[in-house]
Amino acid sequence: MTVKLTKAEQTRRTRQAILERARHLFETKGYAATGTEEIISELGITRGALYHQFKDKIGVFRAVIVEAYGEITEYIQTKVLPFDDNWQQLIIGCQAFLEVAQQEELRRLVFIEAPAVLSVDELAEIDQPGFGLLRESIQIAVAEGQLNTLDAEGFAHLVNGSLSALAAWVAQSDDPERLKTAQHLVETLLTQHQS
Amino acid sequence: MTVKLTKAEQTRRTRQAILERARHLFETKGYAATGTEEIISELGITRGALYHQFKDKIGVFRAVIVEAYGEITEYIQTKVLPFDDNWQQLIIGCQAFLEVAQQEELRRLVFIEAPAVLSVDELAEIDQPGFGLLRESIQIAVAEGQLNTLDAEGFAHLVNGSLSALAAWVAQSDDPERLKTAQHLVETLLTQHQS
DNA sequence: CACAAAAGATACAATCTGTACGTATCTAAA
DNA sequence: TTTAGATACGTACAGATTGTATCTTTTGTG
Repeated sequence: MTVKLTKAEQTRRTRQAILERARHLFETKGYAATGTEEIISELGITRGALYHQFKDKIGVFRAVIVEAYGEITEYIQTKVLPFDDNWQQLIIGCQAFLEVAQQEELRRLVFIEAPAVLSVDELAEIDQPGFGLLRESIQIAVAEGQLNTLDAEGFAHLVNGSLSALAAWVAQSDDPERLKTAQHLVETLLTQHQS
Repeated sequence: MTVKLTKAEQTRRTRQAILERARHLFETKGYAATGTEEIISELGITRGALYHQFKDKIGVFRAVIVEAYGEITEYIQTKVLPFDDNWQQLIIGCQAFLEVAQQEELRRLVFIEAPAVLSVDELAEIDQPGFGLLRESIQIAVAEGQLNTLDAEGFAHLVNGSLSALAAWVAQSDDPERLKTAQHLVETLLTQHQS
């Protein structure tokens, strides 16, 4: 006999289970190679349930991506929180990004799959909290006269791009020193633009 | 009556036609949304011909990507050639990259589709000539004592990431000044690391 | 208790990819 | 020149996969 569950609770559990399994598959096999059947098998439900909870396969993916981006932003936030100087926060935040981005599952989701599956606008919206953090910090640094750049917005993109590339570079090696090297490189990048 | 063609010539024409049409579709609709049927329709051949010339759909895509990467590298090469000073070549080369990357079709292929469809290793191999150019130039600059960095290889990745992000940033706006701003930002990035 | 609404199951239509096999044309050797 | 083989391509089909329409069951509520 099935245990009696409130509707809301039932929905919560189903979605949770789908997202967990889907995330693992998207991380390891990618979006295209993951079938909806594969997602729900072993969950004790059918594809019908999946399509009841999500509009389509992309809907599942979107939810997974929102979750992943959230984790990254959250990690950086906690690392940055102890510091009250914006300039320090900026450096620490960038270095923290390089740390989280060492999880290859996260990298694949965020840098490979998401851009291919979701539209640019949609992705920008999801990334807003994360990139927003970086941009604001840079703008403050410019306003405080700490950072010297022709264009704060553009520089934010430059730094963001550097971080993505460095994260991939660090990951493609098994040298444990690379992370520190990369972190040093970003710090240098920032301090070299210091007023 | 069909004109008599040599086998080699026939193959050349068929592959050429497929690649042209496929590239246009991959550029505008993306790899996943493009069907093999769609590629060959209007070409006067069937999918059988496509599967005879290419192992599979990915095979077609790979050929398109190799072509696209080649164009980018070639453009940069011609822009850089007139200069004989490595440091100048480095700066000019980076700025030239930002110019070619303004073609949104190229950007989609190279930054969005390719990473999602091809494996990391495969992509690295295709990108070798392009990224190799950048890396070598940076290594020379370090050797010449022009560039100051903790790790030449890592710095090359940092610059490469900056370029990708800036290219996307420039493109997402219709302000014609952004390209110049971005080019200025990379130049600053480099000169700030000058010894 | 009855009825509306939500969760989920089932069956099916519509695609799309890759492959097996058949056919015609070109090439090369005897 | 004849002929065997290779090559280019067409055709038909199997297999997989997504999304939807429809039905069933369970929960919430007046």
